[in-house]
Amino acid sequence: METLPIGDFAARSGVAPSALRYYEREGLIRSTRTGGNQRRYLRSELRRVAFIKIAQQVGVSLEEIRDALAELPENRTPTKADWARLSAHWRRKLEERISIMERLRDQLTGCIGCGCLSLQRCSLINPADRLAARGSGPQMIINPPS
Amino acid sequence: METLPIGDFAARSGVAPSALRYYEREGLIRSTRTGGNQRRYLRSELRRVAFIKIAQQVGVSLEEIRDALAELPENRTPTKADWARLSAHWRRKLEERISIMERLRDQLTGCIGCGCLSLQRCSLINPADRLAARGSGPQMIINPPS
DNA sequence: CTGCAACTTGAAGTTCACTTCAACTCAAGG
DNA sequence: CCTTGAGTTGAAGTGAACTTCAAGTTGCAG
Repeated sequence: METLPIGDFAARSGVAPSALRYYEREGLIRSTRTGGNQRRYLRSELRRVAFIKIAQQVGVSLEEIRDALAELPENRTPTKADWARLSAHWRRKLEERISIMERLRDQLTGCIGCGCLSLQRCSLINPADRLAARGSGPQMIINPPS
Repeated sequence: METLPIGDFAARSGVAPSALRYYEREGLIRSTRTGGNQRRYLRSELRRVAFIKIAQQVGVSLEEIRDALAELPENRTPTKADWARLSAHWRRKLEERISIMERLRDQLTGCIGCGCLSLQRCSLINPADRLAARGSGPQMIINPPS
């Protein structure tokens, strides 16, 4: 089957070789090796990288992305249906994020009106459903409630 | 004027004392000191922290937040009007993010239909307007086009 | 006035998502 | 065959946004 060396794969996916090696170490993508131990990527891996990039834009951590990708079949190249199932799942996540941000927007509008921006009164800061950041380290936008 | 020690301020703002000290070092908030060098916060600083938390949820870096906060008056406690101006500005940013995510959602829906998720063809991955991640380090959601 | 929780500092540690580096090996065109 | 660009590894570095630690100081209740 036709495969790509890491440089070509990086060019086609728009992800640096170093990042691809990192993804592989972290179990997000796979590659086969030549006799001389060089990576060769199946074209179908491009879809994985595409998925990773989309999920990242939605603010999902690599760990979560890995877990999601783990649902794809291991023994065969994923079909359109496999991808469609995964995509549908993430579209729902994306919609959740959108509605959270819309709520944020509406409430910010309200706060502009009243000029409050008060931690005590304003639902923007302490909404019933916690969208506050949890844990340490750099925060992804609207940390997904686990 | 009535002020709060760091512990109380942390409790009221929902931000850890260590984070508050960090924000101060980074020039995002201010405090006065007691004779014994302990921090005392004005209640009006709570609004700053509220603003910081909201902006972070929208995916803005502390550096950008600091720049935004720098527009508030230094010599007096910000008025409602000061805050309203700032909030209106950030509401626009928030709306931008929302529309980007909506576009993402619509295109992902399309991709589910066609099952492509192809890097080459799919506008999700390489949209004309770069919303791809730039630079290194952990990526904020939908890195704001500078 | 004492005791103890709450505070102070600077320095070092943490996590994520990578990148960079050094030293080395492989693959392919001339 | 030889050169050269592309690839390999592990280890260390980066930047954001904090947290943790150690060693010492302050403020207030009793």
